[in-house]
Amino acid sequence: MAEAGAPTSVKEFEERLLDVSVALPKRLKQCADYVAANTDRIAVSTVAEMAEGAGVQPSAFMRFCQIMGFSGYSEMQRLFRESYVGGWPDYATRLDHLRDMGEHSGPRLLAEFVEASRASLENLLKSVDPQALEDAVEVLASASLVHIIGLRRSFAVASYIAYALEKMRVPAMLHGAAGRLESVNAIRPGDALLAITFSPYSQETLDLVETVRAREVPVVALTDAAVNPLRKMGATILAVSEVDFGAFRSLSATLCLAIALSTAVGTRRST
Amino acid sequence: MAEAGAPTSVKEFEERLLDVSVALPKRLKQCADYVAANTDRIAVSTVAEMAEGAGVQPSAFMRFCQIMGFSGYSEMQRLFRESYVGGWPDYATRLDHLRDMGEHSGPRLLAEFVEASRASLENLLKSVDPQALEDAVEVLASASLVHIIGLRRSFAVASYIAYALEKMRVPAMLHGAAGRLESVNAIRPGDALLAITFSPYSQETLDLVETVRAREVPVVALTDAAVNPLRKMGATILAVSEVDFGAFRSLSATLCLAIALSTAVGTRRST
DNA sequence: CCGGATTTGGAATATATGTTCCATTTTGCT
DNA sequence: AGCAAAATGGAACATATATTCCAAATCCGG
Repeated sequence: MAEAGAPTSVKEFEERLLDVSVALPKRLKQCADYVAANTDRIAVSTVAEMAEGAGVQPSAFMRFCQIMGFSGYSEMQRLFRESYVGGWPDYATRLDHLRDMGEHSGPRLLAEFVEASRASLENLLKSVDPQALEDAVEVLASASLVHIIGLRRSFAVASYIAYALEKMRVPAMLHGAAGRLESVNAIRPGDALLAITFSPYSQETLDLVETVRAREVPVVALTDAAVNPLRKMGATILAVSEVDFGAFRSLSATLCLAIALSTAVGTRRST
Repeated sequence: MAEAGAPTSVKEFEERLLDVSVALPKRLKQCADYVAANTDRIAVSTVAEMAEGAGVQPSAFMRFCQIMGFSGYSEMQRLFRESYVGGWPDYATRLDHLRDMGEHSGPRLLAEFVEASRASLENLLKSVDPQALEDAVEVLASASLVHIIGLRRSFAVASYIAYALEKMRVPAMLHGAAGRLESVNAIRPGDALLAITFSPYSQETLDLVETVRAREVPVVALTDAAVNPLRKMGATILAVSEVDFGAFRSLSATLCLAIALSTAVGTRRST
């Protein structure tokens, strides 16, 4: 019957499936075959659906789950559901917890942030629309001057982009750096604006985007995936969903996108 | 409230989400934002899980589904389960896919930088000496004022740390921000300096460290692993080896360490 | 072809999950 | 400040789904 340990990864699951299915009675073999061909459906289907697909009774499918080493279908399904969301247990709350627990040692926090950053990076590939990225590169590369705005928590990103563009000889101007100086009038037709803002969105940034849009200047926005005002303003949206808690945001994914964008603009321009 | 037709595709769903979420009360807005950032989870999560993720009650999330035009969560979930097709490609496949795009396209570069960042993060835990990190936290937390210096490519990191410390009410001062203004005299006994610099090290930063060390002010340095002048100056070294890609350094690992450090200092101080 | 062991189908049951309702709180208005 | 309308939380309820159980069917070695 079912051996001790249940598979803990999709890979293990598939190995076990092979092992097990050499000597299986008719109905259970049907289950094994159907599962092998439709592994991914497990995450979103009910036992009844899987059973029907395999052409067996739910109870037969149930037995199949147990032979695979799980206690039942639910446990088996959990494996696939978790692997689907790329497993990012809620880091925000986990970090909050850490704070409450008095577990403040530097190394411990570092480990948590590394994990959170890794998750954010994986997520980055999902949340950024490749087409939007191409568009953004096109818009920025063909601008005669790139204006960059990012305040508060986003200032770090803005300033890094400004640095990178400068290094690549792309004409760029960082706004909001010098003592809250407004430089709206420096933005002229033929230019483009790169706005960086995350919830809670700073009003100054939103205002600038609006003003600039009214003048038909194209806007690229580096922002979060949440429904935010920028979406309504006709900007090219590059969405990053980053783990953040309280005042903090592990900017790793954002920075990564920022550099990719800058580099792409730089190379596009010089060719 | 809910208008007639429910969305029949993910695209329609997203449009509706935007329409709807302009005027939404607090809790429902939370739902909308969480859903926008985690659309793919709907297929494999229960209302309870979604509600928890959004930080609301299940009943609130239920209302959200109805506002979106569905009869309830089950109906909304069906939409995503059906469009789940063969499951989204996992991280590795996604990366490969992006890589296959044109040589210098934005998505291609993004894939490369994500890979570089991921590698850097993995190194980070190895390259940072836990003891040094603890020491650094101690030094910064017990300083009456934390001075931060980081120029050129390191300025982004410096400004982010300054922002984070400020948010946590740790007295901090960012040097070099306002028009190359020197503020050496602001550094007094009892303070500490946090210097951020990577090869090629900027002379101004090195000079400042030297000056300050002469006055017995402790220095924490966020720098690369290479043998560098700072090691000779009796600073507490936090080494980050960032994987370079082309001319640019993905700052992901550095930022990650920066945040962990800031958070640790902030919490240490407040206890 | 017989008898024991194995496998199967389907109904009965237990559990998890979705959904609704209403008392309480918050918001917005005059 | 006082009121009405809207929003919210949480418990009660309904439904869907997983799981178990056992009698009937099937298989297999003599």
